[in-house]
Amino acid sequence: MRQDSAALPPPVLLGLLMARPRHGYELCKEFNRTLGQVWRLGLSQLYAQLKQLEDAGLVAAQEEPQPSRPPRKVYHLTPEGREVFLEWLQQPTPYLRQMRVDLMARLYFFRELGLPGLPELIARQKEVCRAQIERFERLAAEADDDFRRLVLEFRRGQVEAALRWLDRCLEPVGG
Amino acid sequence: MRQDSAALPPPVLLGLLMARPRHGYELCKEFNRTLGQVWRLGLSQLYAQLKQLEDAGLVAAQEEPQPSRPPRKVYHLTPEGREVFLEWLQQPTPYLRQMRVDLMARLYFFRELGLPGLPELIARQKEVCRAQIERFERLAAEADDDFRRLVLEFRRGQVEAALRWLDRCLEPVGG
DNA sequence: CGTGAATATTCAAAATATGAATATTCAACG
DNA sequence: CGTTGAATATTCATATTTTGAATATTCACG
Repeated sequence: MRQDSAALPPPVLLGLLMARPRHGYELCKEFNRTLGQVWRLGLSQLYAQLKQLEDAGLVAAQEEPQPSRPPRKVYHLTPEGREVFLEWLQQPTPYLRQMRVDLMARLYFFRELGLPGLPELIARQKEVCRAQIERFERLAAEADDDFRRLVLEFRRGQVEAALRWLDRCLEPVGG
Repeated sequence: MRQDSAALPPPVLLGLLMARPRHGYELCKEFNRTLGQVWRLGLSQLYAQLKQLEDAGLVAAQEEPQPSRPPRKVYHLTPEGREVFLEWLQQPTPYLRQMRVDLMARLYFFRELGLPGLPELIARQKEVCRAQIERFERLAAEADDDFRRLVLEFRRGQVEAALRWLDRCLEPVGG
C-alpha cells in the first residue's frame, strides 16, 4: 500500500544545491529540516532522484574519498541544472493540487536564496487562480448534475482560499 | 514521468458494485461518467484494482461466456466487500489532501445509493476540520520560523474553505 | 472492403517507493 | 572495557503502481 504523500517532488534538490554543493545525506537532513513539513522524501528515494538528475545532466558528482569511510559523492549543479531550476522557479502552478507542494517550495527558495521576482510570481499565480475560479463558475453554470456542481464548488472554495493567502504572503515577513 | 493525479483511489469500485454486478469495462464507463471528474483511473489500472479486490476477497467474479467474444468477468460484492464499503463510507477523512478525492466520493455514494447517515458524516468531518484548524493555529503560534508559519496558514485557509463548503452541502440539493 | 470507434481484457515493461543490508564512528551506560 | 544505539553515508533488491501495447471481435460509415 503506497503512502498517500504528494507525488514526486519538483526540482527541489536542485534548489538545495543552489546554495552550495552537498552530498546525499546532507541534502536529506537539510530537506527534512525545512521542506520536510510540506512533503516526505525517503532517503533512498532521494538518492534515486539524485541519480536521475545526474543522468539528466542537471547535477554532477565529485567523489570525495574519506579516510576509513566509504567515499561520499558531493553533488553540484551543472549550468543546465541551474537554468532548469531558475526557469521552474518562475512558473506559477497550473493546478490546485500542486499548490500545496510546488508553490510552497518556490516560496521557500525565493526567501532562502534571496532571489528577486517573487512579487511577479505571486501576481502570475493569482492570475492563474482567478482564471480557474472563472472556469469553475462557468462549468458550474453549465452543469446538469448536482454532484458535479458540488465538486466544482469545493474546488472554487479551495482556490479562493489560496488566492486570499497569496494576497497576504507578500506582506512584511515579520508579520 | 508519472502523472500527478491523486494517489490510489479508496474503495470506490466497491461502491460502484453496490448497485449491481458489473464487468470491468462497464465499471470504467460508469466511473468516468461520474467520479471521473474527481480523479483519473486508467482502464488497466482499474483491472489491476479489481484483481486486488478479488485477492482480498472483497469482490468475486463470475465468468460469462459470450458467443464469439472473449468471455467477460462479471464482478459482484462479497458480504465482506459490502461491509468494508459501508464502514469506509462512514469515516471522515483525517487529512486535507484526501478530501478532494475521498470526501467527494463518499458524498457521491450517499446520494447515488440513497443511503442514510450523510448528516452524521458531515458533522464528524466538520469536527475533524475544526480540530485541524486548532492544531494549525497552535503550531503557528509555537513556530519559530516564517516559512513554517506560511505553510500552516496556507493549510488553515484550505481547511477553513472546506469547512464552509461542508456547511453548505447539506442544504437542499436542488439549490 | 477498409478504417476507425466501441467493446473487453491481459501482460510486459517502466517508473516509484520501501525496506533491508552494509560499514564506520562516536557517545553513553554499566 | 564491551556493547548498544544513534549518526553518518550509500547501495540494492524487491514490491508496488502506472503506462502503454497487444489481442480480438463487432459495428457503423463511406
